[in-house]
Amino acid sequence: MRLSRSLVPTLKETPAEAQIVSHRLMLRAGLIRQTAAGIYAWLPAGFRVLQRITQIVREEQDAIGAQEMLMPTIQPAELWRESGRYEGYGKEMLRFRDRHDRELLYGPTNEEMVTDLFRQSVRSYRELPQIVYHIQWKFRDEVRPRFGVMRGREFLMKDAYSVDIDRDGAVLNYRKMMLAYMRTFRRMGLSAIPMAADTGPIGGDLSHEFIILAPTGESEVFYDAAFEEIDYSPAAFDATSAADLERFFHLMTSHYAATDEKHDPAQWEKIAPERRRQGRGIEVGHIFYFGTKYSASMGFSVAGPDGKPFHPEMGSYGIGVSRLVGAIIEASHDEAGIIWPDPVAPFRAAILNLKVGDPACDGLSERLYAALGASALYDDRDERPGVKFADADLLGHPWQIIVGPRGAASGKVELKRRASGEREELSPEAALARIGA
RNA sequence: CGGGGCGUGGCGCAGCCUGGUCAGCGCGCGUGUUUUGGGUACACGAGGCCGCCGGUUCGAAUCCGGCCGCCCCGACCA
Repeated sequence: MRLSRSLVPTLKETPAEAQIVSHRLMLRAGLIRQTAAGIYAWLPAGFRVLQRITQIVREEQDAIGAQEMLMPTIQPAELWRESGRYEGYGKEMLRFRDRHDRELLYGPTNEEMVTDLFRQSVRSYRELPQIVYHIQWKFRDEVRPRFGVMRGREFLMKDAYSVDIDRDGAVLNYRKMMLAYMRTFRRMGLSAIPMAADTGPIGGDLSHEFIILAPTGESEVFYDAAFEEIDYSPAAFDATSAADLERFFHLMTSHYAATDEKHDPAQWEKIAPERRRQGRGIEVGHIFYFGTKYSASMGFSVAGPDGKPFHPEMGSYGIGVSRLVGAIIEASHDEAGIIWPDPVAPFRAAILNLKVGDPACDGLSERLYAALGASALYDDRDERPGVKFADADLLGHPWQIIVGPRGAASGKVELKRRASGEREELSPEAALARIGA
C-alpha cells in the first residue's frame, strides 16, 4: 500500500475518550474509528490485523477438523424462546422487529441456531461427531462499553460448536479444542493460560477461560511456572490421538492457575516460591461443555445404535477475535507505539522514503516496494523524516526499511527491527533477504 | 442500571461563574519560502449555525428547561 493514497489517519494527540493503551494506540495508529459507543469501523490497517488473526484462528480450527460455516447475525426470537433464553438473556440482547412485526434479535451467540441446524438435518448417531464454527460479528448491548475494542458492543468472535454421541466424545472434542486454542494464541506471539471457569448447571471440570498475559491486563492472575514449560506443538501432541489429548489436558489442568477473584492462597502456598508467577491478564477465549442443555430443550435427537433416539452432547468454544487485537497491543507496545508480533502485523515492513523526489531514494524505494508488494506499506508521502519515523514506530511494523539520501547514494538502505530497535545498513537485496520476503 | 463528568474548526483545549468587539489558542490542514535522518522555522490562508430544541433577555457559547451523544467509577461481561 502506498501511504499517500491510504486511509491510515494517524494522530499525534490522543482523543480524550481513550483511556487504556491499546485503545489509544489503535486510534492514534489509524486502525479504528468509533462510530457509536462500543461500535467501531475497522480502517484498512486495522482490518488487515483482524484478517491476520482471523486466518490463524481459522487454520487452527481447521486443523482439528472443525468445519467453517457462516451463520447470520440476525436471528428470530422464536429460536431463543425454545431454549428459554429469550427471556433469560436480559437487556444485553439487542431486540427489534421487522416490517411484519416479527421479533428478531442481533445474535450474541449461536447455540440455538446450531442446534436448530443440526436437528433439521442430522438423524443418526452415525453422522456424529461433528464440530462447526464460524467467525462472525456479534452484538451484546453492554451497559457500559469501554476499553475500545476490548469491550465493545459489536465484536468479531469465532464460535465453534461440537456435537457428540456421548460424554466421552464430547470430552475428546473439548480437549482438542483446548489444544487448538493454545496453539492459536502461541502463533500470535501470546502466552495464554487456561483457567478453570464456572461450569454452570453441568458441573465438572469442563469449562475454561483463556487468559493471556499483558502488563496492563484487566485482572490479576496467579499461576505455576509449569505453564511456561509446556510444549504443545504438533510434535509434542497429536491432536487426533485420544491418549495424547488426555496427557495434554492433564498437563494443562493439573497446575495452579487462577484470577484474583478465584485465587486460593492456601493452594498458592503449596507451590514452591520460585515457581510462583503473578501477572495481569486479559480473557480472550472461553470453552465449555454443556451436555444436552440445548439438544434436550430444543428437541434435537438422533437415532442411536439400538434405534432409540437420544439427545447429543454438545459444547461451545469462543475466541474474541476483535478483542484479541486490543489484547495483543496491551501485551506488546512501548512508548512510541505498537510492536506487532510478526504473524499478526498488518504489514511485514514499512519502506520509509526519506526524500521523495530524490531519484536515488525514489528508485530504491520503488524497487523494494515492487519486491515486497502487498506485505509492505510504502511511505511515499512528501513528509519530513521525523514524521515518517514516528508513524512507522506508531504503526508497529516488524521491520522498517529506511531509504535516505545518505545511504541511497551508495545503494544502501537501513533496516530497523521495531521490537529491538536494532539497525543495520545493507544492500536492498540483503534487506529483503533478512525480512524473509 | 446507580454515582460522577464532558459536548466550542480534523485532534487537544481556553472562554461560561461575572451575558454585549469572544468566537480564541496549540497541533493538524492549504500556499510560499526555509529545512532535509526522529513530528523544522517563518509568513500568509482555509476551516466552527459553540451537540440539538425551546425559554429568559434589547442581546445567549455564556443564564434556565428538556432532549441527544460521549467518557469515567461501580455492578456486569468474549
